[in-house]
Amino acid sequence: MPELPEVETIRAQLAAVLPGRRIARIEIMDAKAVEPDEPESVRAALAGAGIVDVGRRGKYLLLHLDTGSTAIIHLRMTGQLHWSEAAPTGPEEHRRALITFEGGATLLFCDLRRFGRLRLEHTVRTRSREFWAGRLGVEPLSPAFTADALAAALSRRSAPIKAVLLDQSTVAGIGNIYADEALFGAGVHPQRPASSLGPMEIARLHRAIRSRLRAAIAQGGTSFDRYRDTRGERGAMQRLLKVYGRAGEPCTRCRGAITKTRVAQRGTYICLRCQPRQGPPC
DNA sequence: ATTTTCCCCTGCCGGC
DNA sequence: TGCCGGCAGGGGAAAA
Repeated sequence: MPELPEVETIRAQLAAVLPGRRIARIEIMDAKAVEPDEPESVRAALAGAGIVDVGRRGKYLLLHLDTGSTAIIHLRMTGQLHWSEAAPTGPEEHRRALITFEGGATLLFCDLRRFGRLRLEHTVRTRSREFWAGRLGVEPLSPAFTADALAAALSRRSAPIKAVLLDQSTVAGIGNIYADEALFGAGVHPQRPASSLGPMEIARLHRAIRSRLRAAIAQGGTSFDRYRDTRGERGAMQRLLKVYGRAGEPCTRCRGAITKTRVAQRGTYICLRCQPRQGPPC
């Protein structure tokens, strides 16, 4: 499930090959993949457009075009982008859209679950802060994401801390895997009300979010399930995960058993000894 | 305003 | 063996 580190891995790979290329045409095999726009208008808008640069905001991948428009891609759970200097090399199944560049290179969008979306924003505003305001919160790896900023965001929320971390309007880019990993790293139980965390816990959580996301980017993301990069390669972060997907295994820190539960309607992995439900005594 | 629930979609897996 | 319910989960809409 592509979260920030996986989308960032894809962004970096595409940023190395796409700028300066010009789109020849796009073939849309699944009309749902380009909602809410009509496939015909998407085809017309993309044909002939040049790629200026490749950006990312939260889990959104941004292809900035020289027409002023931006192609916004969200892979959701099972979306994949396969790059090839020639004809597509990705899987034959679940193909949703195919972008062909002048010269013959291709970018293939595959998506088993059909939740992923490609849409066009016909303005340059996607580069601006205002466009995302209210929908996406701070970038966790940006200088703006400080412990104080996290504390301010958590102070007015009574929902479980894990639900708040998954809320993209608070911090952008954290999904189920890295929420569990960050909370374990901080020693915080996911069910704790966000506003109940103390300054020390918030500081640990802030540090854990950044370090886990950075480690995951360095590993090329987590391929726990279907995630693949633009070359079809798996990430390596899954072997470094401390709790996610490890129910029944011993905790690396205390040797106690990792348990699986349900928080905010999501499968949730915790070490009850390292992440006490009650929090610190004071 | 905030929080929770439901829904979308397909493949996989355990139970009977 | 085969059917079936449940689960997986990002995000947006709807409901509470």
